[in-house]
Amino acid sequence: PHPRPPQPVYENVVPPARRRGRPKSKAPENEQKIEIENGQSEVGKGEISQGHHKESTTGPTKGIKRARKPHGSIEGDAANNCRYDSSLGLLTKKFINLLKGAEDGTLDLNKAVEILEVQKRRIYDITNVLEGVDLIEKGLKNTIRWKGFDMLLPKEVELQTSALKEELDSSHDKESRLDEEIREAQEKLLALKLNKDKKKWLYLSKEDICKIPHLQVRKFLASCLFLLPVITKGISTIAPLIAGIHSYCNTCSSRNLC
Amino acid sequence: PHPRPPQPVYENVVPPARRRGRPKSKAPENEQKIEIENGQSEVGKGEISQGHHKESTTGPTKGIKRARKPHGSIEGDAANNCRYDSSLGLLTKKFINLLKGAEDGTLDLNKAVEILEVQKRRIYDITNVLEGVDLIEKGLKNTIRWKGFDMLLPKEVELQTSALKEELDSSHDKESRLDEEIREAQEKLLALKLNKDKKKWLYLSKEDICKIPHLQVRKFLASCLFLLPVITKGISTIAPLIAGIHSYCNTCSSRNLC
DNA sequence: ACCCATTTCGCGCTTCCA
DNA sequence: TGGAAGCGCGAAATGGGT
Repeated sequence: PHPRPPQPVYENVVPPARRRGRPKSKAPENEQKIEIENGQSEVGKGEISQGHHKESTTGPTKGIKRARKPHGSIEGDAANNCRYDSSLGLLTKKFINLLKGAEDGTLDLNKAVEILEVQKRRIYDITNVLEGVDLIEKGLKNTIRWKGFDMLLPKEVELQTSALKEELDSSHDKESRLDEEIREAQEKLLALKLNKDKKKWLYLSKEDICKIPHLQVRKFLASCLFLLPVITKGISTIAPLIAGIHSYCNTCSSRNLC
Repeated sequence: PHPRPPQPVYENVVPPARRRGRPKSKAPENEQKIEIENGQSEVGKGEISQGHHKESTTGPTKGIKRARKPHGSIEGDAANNCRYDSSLGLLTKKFINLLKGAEDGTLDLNKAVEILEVQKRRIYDITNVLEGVDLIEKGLKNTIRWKGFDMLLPKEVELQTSALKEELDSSHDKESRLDEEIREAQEKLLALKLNKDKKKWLYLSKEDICKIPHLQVRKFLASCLFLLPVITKGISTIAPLIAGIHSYCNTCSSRNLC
């Protein structure tokens, strides 16, 4: 299925039994260098305009991505600039995002490959590192699971934590506000009580009563001594009333009714 | 559906004189050297003999060929190297460890290269990903700094977070307890008020008063009509008192004192 | 223009699974 | 046992100095 572009056709094979690279190793005995000079041998490969079918997971996926970043790049404005955003760092972010998207924290790597439009190989680079840091866990076949709970982006934890702290604070002062209210309510209750107690003194004295002329009335009022605190209805203070009674008593007294 | 080219049998192919991967380039001009190491390249943990010359940084470092991963491998338990530990996942762990070691969280990548005995290239794989996840931050030249605080261990964050949540909870129900207290206090206040209102009806009627024999007393009591709600002192209900007054009135009445 | 740290990219081997 | 998954590895491209 996958056309695999022009495939250059190697014309050089290196004698087996040996690897290449590796200049500095410490075991120099027996190493040979073969220098190969190449002339032009152009790489076929022109442009790979393949409209990437989703096929092959591992194989070469897209060919290109960013347009060449020709030096000048007249337009050079928007954030499309080369190299920078093209890889791992950014890819990792995208990957993480994908991962956050999928609830149950499981992600299918092939899906990721499709969505992110990258070679599977790159995904492995990411998953390997993330696994090394225990943020991820390899699931069966082609999938990984997000471990390491929420704590992912420090930013997020920070946000979450500070949100929690804020709520705590608000709860705390809501609490103290309530404390205040309670205090006030109890104060009112006390004041009410005191008020009642004060009125206790607004009564007729024994002498006052004695000034009342008729015996029965005196007796009656005496029994009314129990009626101590008096509450008025419509009249804000009882003082005038008491005064009235005193006045009455005096009248009786002056008329010798006692 | 991955075609994956028929990979000829050749066991060692070297894209000769031409870059193999990287098809894109257009400038194949210069020559390249290919050093071939032959022999067995032993598994043993090559020494990093890079005693001098900075060369090492980028260049190929170790060459480790993994030992065969023999099927059975009786002991097959402990550190059976093979491919497994040779890479990224493990390397990442080691790297993180190094990072945790260095206080001030800064690590020199070249140091890491030496210590971990790996190619710089591998370190980049790690730093790129970690940076993508915001656990790391690139410092100037060859260094990175550990960001993302302690939160690395999910355990810790979890603990901190749950502690916070617990406090929040306790605050919340402390609050609701206070709410309850307030409610009760207000209830009491209301009850007190209602109580007062009820007592409003415990008064002597106009007729009651008219039954009182003597004019002055009648006048006096009439003026006392204002004293409507009556509060008792020591006596829980005023009913008996009212009854007493009625009784008194009746007595007067029966004696024709009216 | 050259140096070099960094990063891109993908070949080909290893390992897994049906 | 064959194909797919997984990934070591390093050449080469890139871009920032200077």
